[in-house]
Amino acid sequence: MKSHPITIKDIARVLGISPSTVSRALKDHPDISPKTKQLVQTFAEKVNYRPNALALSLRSSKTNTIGIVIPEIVHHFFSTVISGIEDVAYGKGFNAIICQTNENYQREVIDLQALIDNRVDGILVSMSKNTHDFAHFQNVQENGVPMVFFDRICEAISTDRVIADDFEGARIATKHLISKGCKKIMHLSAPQHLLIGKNRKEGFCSAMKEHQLECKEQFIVKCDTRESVFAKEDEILNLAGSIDGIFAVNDSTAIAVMQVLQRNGYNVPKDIAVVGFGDGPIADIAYPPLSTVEQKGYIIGQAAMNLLIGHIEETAIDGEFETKIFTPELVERTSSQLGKTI
Amino acid sequence: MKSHPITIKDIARVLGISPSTVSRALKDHPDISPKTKQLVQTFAEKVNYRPNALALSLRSSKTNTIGIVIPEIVHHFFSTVISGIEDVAYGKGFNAIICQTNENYQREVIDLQALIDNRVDGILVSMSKNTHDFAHFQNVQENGVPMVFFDRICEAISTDRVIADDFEGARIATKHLISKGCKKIMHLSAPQHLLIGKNRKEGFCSAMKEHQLECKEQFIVKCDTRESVFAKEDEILNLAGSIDGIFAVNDSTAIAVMQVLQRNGYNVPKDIAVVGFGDGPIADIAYPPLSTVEQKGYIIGQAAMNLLIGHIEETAIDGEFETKIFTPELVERTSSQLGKTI
DNA sequence: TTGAAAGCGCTAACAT
DNA sequence: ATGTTAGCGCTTTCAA
Repeated sequence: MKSHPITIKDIARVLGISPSTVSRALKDHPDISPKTKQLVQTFAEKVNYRPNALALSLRSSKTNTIGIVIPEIVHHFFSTVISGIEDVAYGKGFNAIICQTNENYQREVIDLQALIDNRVDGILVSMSKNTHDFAHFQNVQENGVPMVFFDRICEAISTDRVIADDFEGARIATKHLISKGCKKIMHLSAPQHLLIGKNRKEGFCSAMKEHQLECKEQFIVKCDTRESVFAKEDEILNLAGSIDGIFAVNDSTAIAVMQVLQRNGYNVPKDIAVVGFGDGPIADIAYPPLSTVEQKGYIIGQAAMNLLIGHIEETAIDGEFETKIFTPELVERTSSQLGKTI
Repeated sequence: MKSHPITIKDIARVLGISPSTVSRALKDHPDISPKTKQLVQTFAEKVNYRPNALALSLRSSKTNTIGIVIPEIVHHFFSTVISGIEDVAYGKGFNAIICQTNENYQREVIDLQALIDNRVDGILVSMSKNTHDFAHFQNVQENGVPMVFFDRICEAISTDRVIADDFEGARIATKHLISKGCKKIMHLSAPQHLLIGKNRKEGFCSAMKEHQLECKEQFIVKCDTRESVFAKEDEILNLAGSIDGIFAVNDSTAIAVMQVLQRNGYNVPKDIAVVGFGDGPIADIAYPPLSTVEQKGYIIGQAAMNLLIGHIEETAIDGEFETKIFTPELVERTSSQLGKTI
């Protein structure tokens, strides 16, 4: 079966005409006589001729392929973004090469170079946590390859960006707790050198202050994973008696803290109301169902791809960059109904 | 910045030597004098020369790219498989083009053709649910492109395959319930025209019969999503009084049925023990934590990619195909501890 | 030790 | 209406 694929030359030889005629006939060029067209097209169909995309790309320096560089694929938010990208890309005839960096800076560098080498038409990037040097991003730009950042953007590089509004999302979550009657709210926070950690904490404080509530450092506990909640169980329980609400930096942390509280005699949401920050389908499954703010991953993916297409097709103005911000949406479930017994 | 990338010709012109010499010097060809090599390599380095992967591919008919065709990216199992594929691929210098079919047969056909057109070195496929015609898979083979199926395999096509052993996984889950003292076990099943539905149900029955327990049709309820559990709530509750265990075809169904039972006064696992079938990180978060059998997505991805590499590099024997089967592993948590109050 | 030429598959300017 | 030629960037045989 390894018989090489049919080429235009093959067709030309068999039909006794020149390759250029075949090429033209195949694309309905007006110069070619209907008879020849018919002949060529029928034959091509019969032998199942398919143009070699590589040859086309080499000639046109257009691959109809874009690259995606992402820290992790196994992550509900990221895979949702990819899905949004894919669907828009598909509609426009683009293929997507996906590179997973595993939060590894070196791999990010290599992946980007590989994409450039493969002459992708554009690149979508969500930066790794461990990236502190940005020369490889500049390199992309110096190679004239359009690039759009999403979610984990790089502030040092001027490009299009698509992000979720973490600050506002945190404000929404916190204000929701306040509206349910919470006055002493604890925040479980992510590291402050990460933008999401910083922005969500600041959003939390902003909402508290807006309602003349205190945003005590003491009530801000650094934990952002299930494991870290269990590790800080004592610290959390020490404070639990003096709070009536918790805003957690993500859903798994929120769910873990509910479990810790429940195990220790607290009732959620009767005694303490809890709100998370959306990173997946787990909120629905939690007990009690978790109120959370949902990040719109699919839409973010679509928006990023659309911005990229703008630059690839040069409908966007070169050198002018846009930042699209999507505000998360409150999904109210049971965990935040302070005072309610379940 | 849109200055075209440096080519070998450019280097040759500047250095006043021929392109072939440059090409050879760059790859340390023994014929070239050390002096010329040094000259060329230093210069290439300086101007940041990068070979055009497209040109290389066209010449060598080797793209170092593989294609992945998958029903859905936003799915813990599939994204885990992709992650396994990616990591092996990366280690061997392959890029991965990912195509999401959204369970759409037409799109599967188009995606496969696009991969062939782009001359990928090999293809990994997990078939869409709606695929009943297999000519497009045959087409891949006729084009001489190595192909490996994973998880959703196509029995009509002879290729390498990598699958999870659903039958055995279901047996393990069921036997676990039996070992906990369950005698009247309900099965929440997926449609029987899907292999996973069929195999898991048969595994269930096999385990029951092995222990001289009845595998009553009446105790087999067709529901395999959260929503379908709620839709069949009445039917399930009608039976709930006469059962002491439930084996659900997947975790989200298992968790939903626990919630339905709990809402209606049943205690899980005291009255009824529940076991799921692993499709994600939700088992840990459920209340009570869900016992389940875990599918080894990452390993399946790695295995599939390794098989594919075998055919790409022709270390595998042409025309001889292998099927790798990975048996899921029981992860015992609280939901299956019949008789235990939580 | 280096260069010239041909070719991977395709297209387009330039003949005819 | 069709053919010839050159070239996209690279490698490799053949010749010098």
